[in-house]
Amino acid sequence: MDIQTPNANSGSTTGFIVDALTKAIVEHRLHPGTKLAEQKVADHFGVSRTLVRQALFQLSQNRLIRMEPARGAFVATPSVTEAKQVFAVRRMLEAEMTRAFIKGVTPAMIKSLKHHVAMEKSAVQREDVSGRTELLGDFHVRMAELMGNDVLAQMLGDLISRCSLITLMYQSATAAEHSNEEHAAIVQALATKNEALALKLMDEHLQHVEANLTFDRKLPTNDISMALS
Amino acid sequence: MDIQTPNANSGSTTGFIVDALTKAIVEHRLHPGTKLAEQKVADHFGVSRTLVRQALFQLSQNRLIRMEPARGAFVATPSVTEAKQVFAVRRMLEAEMTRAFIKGVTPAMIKSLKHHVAMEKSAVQREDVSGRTELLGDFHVRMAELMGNDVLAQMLGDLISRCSLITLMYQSATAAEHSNEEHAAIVQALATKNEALALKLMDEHLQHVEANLTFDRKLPTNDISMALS
DNA sequence: AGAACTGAAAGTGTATACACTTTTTGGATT
DNA sequence: AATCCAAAAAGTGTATACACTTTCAGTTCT
Repeated sequence: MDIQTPNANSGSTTGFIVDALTKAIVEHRLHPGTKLAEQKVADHFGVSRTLVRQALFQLSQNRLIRMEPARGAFVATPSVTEAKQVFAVRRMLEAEMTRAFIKGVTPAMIKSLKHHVAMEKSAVQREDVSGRTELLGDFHVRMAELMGNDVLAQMLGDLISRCSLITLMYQSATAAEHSNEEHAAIVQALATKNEALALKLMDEHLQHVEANLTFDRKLPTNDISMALS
Repeated sequence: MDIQTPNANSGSTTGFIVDALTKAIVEHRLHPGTKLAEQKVADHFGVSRTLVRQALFQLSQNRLIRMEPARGAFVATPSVTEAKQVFAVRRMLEAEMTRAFIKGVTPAMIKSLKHHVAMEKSAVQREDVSGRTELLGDFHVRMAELMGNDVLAQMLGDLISRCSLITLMYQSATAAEHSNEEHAAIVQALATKNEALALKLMDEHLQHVEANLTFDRKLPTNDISMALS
């Protein structure tokens, strides 16, 4: 069992910077709206602006930052309507995924999901905030992977990281525990091939996650070095 | 009514290059496997390698090209299994989209779709290969846009351009005409809010498109300037 | 005091330079 | 003739330089 790096980009230098910034944004050390000045970031990582620019471009395509021409890069501040749209797409995609999953389910797949849910539970119990948020999102990606559809898995991963700025940031401990229990219930429905139940549980689960969003606006950090520690 | 640029990237210089290369790849002037040497592309556009690199990075994230470390960028050669996965995701997403569309359908939306189908038909009739392939793909994106979900629209756009390398490249004139007729039938089902029929037609339509794929392997172009004309 | 200007400072956008890697080429060897 | 090797050519990866834009502070004017 290998520990999965955030995006498996860590091979190249640029990828390393992308991962580090992604982690900092998702873990809320860099607040929405914070400006990411190229030279400051470059100094922090000890590289030239060239590599930082590449990383920032990549992040802007992931919608984690927003780039304004001649003004620079800022940590994204996703709007409420965008968040709702992302969740609408997730509901669509995951409803169909659940149907397809049940059609081809095997005991091994169920076992793998159960194992994942157990890891989630452990992370929730030891209050590992960063770990639990990652694992809770990965549950859905794992389902796609188990179906053998990498394209679907990657697409769900993108969607999840895209709303992670919203969900993960504002997800409370009780909400996390709740999610974990819902995942367990979904796995149970999948195991018994109860399609109607699985669909209902999945839909409710996504609605709960969405309902738990709170749209507090926090102030930007201006000390990048500190945020990246 | 404004003509839509390929990806609306044309604002920046980099975006212009991305669009030009995307068009060349999708229209099959640059064959899968062709190497895109940075300096050659730069010379052709009259810019420095810096901008070309940015463009290539962006294209690699769209999966239109593949970048190998220290070896360069090559036009992507998507595998058959990847194509099947992309289509599986499209079927999932568009099935749910069709359901949602019918729930909120208005006469104006139907009118807009009918207009789109008419434009498709005209492109098919005058054998405008480049125009018809773009329009046929855009039908699905337009549905998402009409629903007011930009995230969904963009995601479908990505998926479609991702399999465009396969579908559009190998789609024959008769297949294009067929697609156009199926679109018209789908619109009709949507107009009468016949969900079951619309779902059936959409699913069959996507299966037809997928079935029409032929996996000839063409040889790479080595004259980039000529391909970009 | 507050609004409008001006010049310096900071920052982005693009080009170029240079180190290092891969590919090619032209023998030399078997 | 085919294989192997080495040096040159081509190409990628990163840093730096410089022009142009935005931002901001200090100053002047009303």
